Amino acid sequence: MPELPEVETIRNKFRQGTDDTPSLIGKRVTGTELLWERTLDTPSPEEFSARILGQEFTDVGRRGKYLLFHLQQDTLVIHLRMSGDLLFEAADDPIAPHHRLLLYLDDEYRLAFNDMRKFGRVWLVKDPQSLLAHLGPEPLDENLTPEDFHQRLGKYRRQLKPLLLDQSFLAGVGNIYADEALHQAKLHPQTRSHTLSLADITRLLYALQSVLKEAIRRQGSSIDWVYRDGDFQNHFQVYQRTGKPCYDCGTSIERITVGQRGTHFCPECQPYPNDG
DNA sequence: ACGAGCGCCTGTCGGC
DNA sequence: TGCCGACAGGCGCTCG
Repeated sequence: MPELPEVETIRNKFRQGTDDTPSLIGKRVTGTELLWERTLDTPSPEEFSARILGQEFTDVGRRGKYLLFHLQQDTLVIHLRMSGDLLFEAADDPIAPHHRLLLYLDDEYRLAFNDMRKFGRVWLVKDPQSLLAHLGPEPLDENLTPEDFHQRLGKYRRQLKPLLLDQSFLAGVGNIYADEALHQAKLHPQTRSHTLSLADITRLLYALQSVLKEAIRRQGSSIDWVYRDGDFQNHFQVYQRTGKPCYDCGTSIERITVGQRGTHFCPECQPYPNDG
């Protein structure tokens, strides 16, 4: 579920702290509890516990949708997938449903990885580069120019929507923000990537960046019961607005399936290109 | 090269 | 009321 803006919001929460959550930086891991074995990808549970105990958090980063919790000797890498969340709790709070991994901190607090659908994964590695090597550029990297984007897009003859969701093409965009950015750029989700003009591509890159920045500013999107603090769900133009009028032209928003993902768009503002 | 199908999981919602 | 399918923010795999 969480995409770049939600992951960035969580990263900021644990790096800087909030009104009710202290920063993780400087806290020491004093205990671990693995409640669902498959949540831990690497290394074995025994080695994980032995290696992480005693280490202090030194920084919290993000690459694409991966959270990077830097420790003194290792990096704890977490991917939240569809339903993962991270919670800062008192060490003696009752263990909530769907908690999968607990890290006790200085015997006073704990960091809880909660993940209803169990798709999320955790790694403890010396160097996260090997895990992240497959990722494409960060969409908010200011060095990513429309010309770069043009060149990357031209290498494929793929539908735009699945291409934007491909993390090796661009890191961090998921189903919500792909639909929102394509609407802002006035591009049909099934447009073939190699048919776009430089003007189209410039508009698409700008739309991706402005949608992601605005979502980060609003602390992400809160759907269901996760990420309650986010506000961006109140500003969706197309996502989950099937049958409702487009704010720009009044036409009913349509929902189709593209690359096996629900896809929302305005058939008037985002017409299917004539050449397919 | 590209996309469909499926597996991994649990939960909610709408239709009958 | 209960059952059943569709769907959900992700991604890795196989198969044409």
